[in-house]
Amino acid sequence: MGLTKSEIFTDEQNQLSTLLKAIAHPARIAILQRIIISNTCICGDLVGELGLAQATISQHLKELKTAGIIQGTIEGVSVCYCINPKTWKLLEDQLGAFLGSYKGETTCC
Amino acid sequence: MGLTKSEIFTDEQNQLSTLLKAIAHPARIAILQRIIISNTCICGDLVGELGLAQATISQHLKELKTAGIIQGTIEGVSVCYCINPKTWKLLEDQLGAFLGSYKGETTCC
DNA sequence: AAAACATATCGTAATATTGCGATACAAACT
DNA sequence: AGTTTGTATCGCAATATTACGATATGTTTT
Repeated sequence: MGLTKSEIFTDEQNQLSTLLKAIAHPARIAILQRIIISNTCICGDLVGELGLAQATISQHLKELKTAGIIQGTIEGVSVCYCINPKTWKLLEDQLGAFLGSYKGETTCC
Repeated sequence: MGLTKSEIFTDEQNQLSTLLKAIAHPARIAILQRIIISNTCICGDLVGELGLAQATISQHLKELKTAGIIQGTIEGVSVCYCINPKTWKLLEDQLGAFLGSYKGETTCC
């Protein structure tokens, strides 16, 4: 056992959970915030700014890249990462629809 | 190691990632959708509707409850779960601020 | 009190995640 | 060619997650 039974869920549910999982880590949130703030695509100076080892940062970047949330291009010696606008919009839309489907009125429990 | 170094991140980053983690599973997304649709708080008929064992559903409900996303009150024999409006709003706000901080224009990579 | 029902918890197995040192790669200088 | 620099990958250890059967708990109904 120990493995998510994705067959029994809809594609939308699986896709959304995959995107959320990619973002659901403080280091990856921090990384994304850095990328957004320095709109001049930053690269591996994250290693200095966050308190994590280079291997760890690289791994987090890879996960964000695999999920399609960021994209990277080789920029000389270093690598330039930035947000993938398409996926970001997809996430905003899917999540907006999900969160917005709850209209808080009905007092129940 | 294998344990998240939450000390090096801000409270906001940790809080958001905790909430996201709670939601980042297809079963829990499905559970939340059911709860939202049947605004008459559903309980354990989830077990019939999703293809997961009772123990598994109960565990997912517990995780959502621990994260503060849902709340449950004993309703006779069964338990009535519903969204916790406060946490839901918090999630909407925090996530909106985070996702909205990226204005997709700047073409970079 | 006993039976029936709904949930929760325990224990366990399989798998995934997190973090890092060590090492491999690749591009740009000297 | 060799060195430096930035990044990726490998291998590992510690911990977390997912799923479920079995069992416990608690609340109604008989």
